[in-house]
Order: sequence, then structure tokens, then C-alpha cells
Amino acid sequence: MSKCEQCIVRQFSSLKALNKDELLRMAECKTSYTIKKGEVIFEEGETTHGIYCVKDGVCKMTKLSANGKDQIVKLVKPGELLGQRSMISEEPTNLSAVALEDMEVCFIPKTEIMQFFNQNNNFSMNVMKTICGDLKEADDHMVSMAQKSVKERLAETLIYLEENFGKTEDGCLKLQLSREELAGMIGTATESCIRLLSELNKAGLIELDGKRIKITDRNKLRRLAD
Amino acid sequence: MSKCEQCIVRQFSSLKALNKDELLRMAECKTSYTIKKGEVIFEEGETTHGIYCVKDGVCKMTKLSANGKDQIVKLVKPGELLGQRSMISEEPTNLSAVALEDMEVCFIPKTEIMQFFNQNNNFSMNVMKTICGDLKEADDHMVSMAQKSVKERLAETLIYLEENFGKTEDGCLKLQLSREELAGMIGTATESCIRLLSELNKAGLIELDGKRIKITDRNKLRRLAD
DNA sequence: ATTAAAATATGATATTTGTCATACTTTAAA
DNA sequence: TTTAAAGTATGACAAATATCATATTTTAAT
Repeated sequence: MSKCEQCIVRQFSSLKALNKDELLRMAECKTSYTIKKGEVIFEEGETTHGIYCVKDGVCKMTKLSANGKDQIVKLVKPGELLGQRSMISEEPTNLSAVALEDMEVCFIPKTEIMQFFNQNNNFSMNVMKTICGDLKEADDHMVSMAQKSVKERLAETLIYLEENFGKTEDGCLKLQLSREELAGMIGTATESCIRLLSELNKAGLIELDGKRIKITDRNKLRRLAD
Repeated sequence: MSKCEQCIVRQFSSLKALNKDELLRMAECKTSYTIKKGEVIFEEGETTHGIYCVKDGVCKMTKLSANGKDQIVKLVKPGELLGQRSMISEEPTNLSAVALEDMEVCFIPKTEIMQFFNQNNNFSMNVMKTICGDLKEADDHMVSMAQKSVKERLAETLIYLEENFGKTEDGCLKLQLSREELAGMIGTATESCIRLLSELNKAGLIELDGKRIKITDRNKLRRLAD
């Protein structure tokens, strides 16, 4: 059982407000999991009894829409917490969490988190601020979906992926999504996504090498995204 | 200065967790406003220094998109609070609030709310739960925007308006939105919205009488919405 | 009551996007 | 290494949606 005190990613989440004593208690009751790429952490509709702290690897939060397609609502990276929303609301989760890479996560039971809420006001405020940030992002995201064209959303998403998940030494997006997943992020058909990628490629804004994508003209791409 | 203790709408918001003492304090520092239909309560980008409690009337929360159209992100009715998100995040608001009807609202300064956060854990949890509920709605809304057709979104929205804002004695939607506003809710061009309303009218699912809309076949409309 | 302005309605047309078919390429399993 | 399956790519076409033009109706100001 590793010590939460020494865990670096804690610094990036609401958990940074916890004191030594609280961290020791958390270390004792947490459970660590290794999750392989493609595996499900929890599924839409499930009741979770705590939250997951992502130590390593990225996962997607998806929602199955009425037409049978998986919409990717959000990507979650190391340092972030999973499942706070449904734990606080005391409802089943509205989203599924699926690993996009091999992951390491720690599960912290609800009872423990609730104690922190009661004892540590800084922690509560941190969680509240995080959720408020998520809400703002969700609203902005919704407006994009409603008002922008697919091409604009694709451009926007490519820039988002580069800014938030970085690039490899040769300049390609580090986070590799399938075309289907990319289509699921921007809310379009896989073929449309592929077609528009080709178009951006021909226009010289990006380069395609199989699954790998390199942004070659960031400015034009950003202008396209609005 | 009216007493918060006796205000009915308080029961519907996070404020129901406040005790007598806290309510007295709040009554002393709050400011009441009357807002006429069409007036702006706050504008996207403004910094607010507290929250508004809606006592009467409905308002729309909008965001101006890059293409110059106002997207309606959310409607807020009596009993709900306005501006919590940006107050907690300590950021300018990302949305504008505009009255759709004559309104009565009370402004409660941030300092006061922050004291409640520190003293009253029930209140904090209530606020947190409300914001979590908003987040869930925003995510669901986003998926609708991304995956549903304009016609499906229109059907969905009409049902939402009836369920949440009721109907007049003669069965029309009580909340009267202009076609442009309705288009702004579903994220489409005003003409498309008008055209689809005509279509639903001809198909016998709704009846149109100028600006007024009556749902005549709720089941078919619901099936259309998915 | 009259009139101008705004809102609603509808047609014509262009553009965007989705769907289906099919070919090619990569990946992973036997 | 071979082979099947999955993923990527592209064409052809259909459907959905936006845009522009214009007519009609409603609303509000004079």
C-alpha cells in the first residue's frame, strides 16, 4: 500500500487540501487498481460508492446516445478525480469511464470523502471549485456543439488535444484516439470525421500518418476553430 | 425590507438549509430588485459579487457564440439561484442572464454566502448538489446537441417547456418564447425552427396560434424526441 | 387609428452532413 | 508468417440544415 502523502498527482486535485493526518487515513482505506487500455472503470447507470483518483493514464467519459453512438463528454487525465458528481448527487453515474491508455487509479470510499467534507472546509471548497469548472466547460462545450460546424469542432478538438495532452518528439498528438473516438468527441459520423481530416491534410493544416496526427499550421487551424 | 424567513421560494433552493439566525442576517444584507421583461441582470464577462435568488419570473441564461447568435444554455425559475458558479470559481460569469418575464430577485452579497459556507455544512452540501445537478443536465444537454437532429431537439424542448413551466387554461405553453429564442434553445436557425414548427403543426402534434404553442399529441411528440 | 418596425411564415437554393457501398491498410491473433 | 478482423479512406448519393429573398402578420409607437 503506497502512501498518499508521497503521491505527486495529489497536488493537482482537490486532495491537495488534505493534511498529513487525513492523508494517512486515506492511504489506509484506499484501494489501488491497474486498468488496461480499453477496460471499463464504471458504466453509465452504475452506483459507485466512492471516487477514483487517476494516478496515471487517460480515460474517456462517454454517454450512449439514443442513436446508439457513444458521445465522449470529457477526457480525464492524471491528477483528476472520477465519479465526484454522482457521489455527491447520490445518484447512479450518468457517464461511463473507459481507459484510453493503461491506467493506475486509487479508489477512495465515499464514507472517507464525506468525513473530509465535514472536517476540512478547504477540501469542500476545492471540490466545489472543480465541479464549477466542469460546469463552465460543459456549458461552453454545449454551445460549441449547438453553434459550430463539424469542421470547426474538429479544428477546436485537435487544438485541445495538443494543448492538454501534448505531442511526441516528432510533433504528433500524444493521445492517440481512433477516428471513431475522435468523431465521438466532436459529435459526428466517423466517415465525416475522416473526410474532414483528409481535407485539413490536403489544405496543409495537419499531416496524417496512419492513426497519428500532426498539426502543421496551428494558426490557420485556430482561426478555423473560431 | 421583507423577511427571508417568510419567503416561500427559499424552500426550493439551497437556502432552505439556513437557520433562523442566518435568515435574519441575510434579510438585513440582501437587496431586492424588480426587473422588467427583457432587462439584463448580468452580462457574460461581468464580475458579480454575490448571487441572486429568483423570487418571481423566469430568466434565460445565454452565451453569445462566435457566429453572433445567442445560445440559450438554461432557463431559471423562481426558487433557483443565479450566479453561484462564477462566485464560487471567483471568475467573471460565462453567461448572461436576461429576464423573460417581469422578475423579482434578491441579491445576496458574496461575503454573506461565504460565511454560510463556513458555518453551515448542510448549506454547502445543498449548493454542491445543485451544481452537480446542473452539471449532469449540461452533459446530457451537450449529448443531445451533438447527437440529435434539430427536429428531435425541438420536440424535446417543447415537452421540456410544458413540463417545467406549465400551460395556460387553454393548454398553450405558459412560457412564451419568440421563435428566435426557441431557435436559440435548440441551437438552429430561426427559419429552421419556424419551418419545423409548421411541420409539427401540419402533422397534428402541435397547434400554432401566433406566438402561442399548444401540444396536442404529447405521446407522438415524445416519441419524436427519443 | 395609422403606420413603421419587428416577428412570423414560406419558397428557392446552396451547403453541410449522414448513410451506404466498397477498397485499402493496419493490427493482432492463430 | 499468414490471415481474418478492425480500422481508415473515399466515392456516390440522400437527407438535413442554413441562407437569402420575400410575403404576411403582429406589435408597438406615434
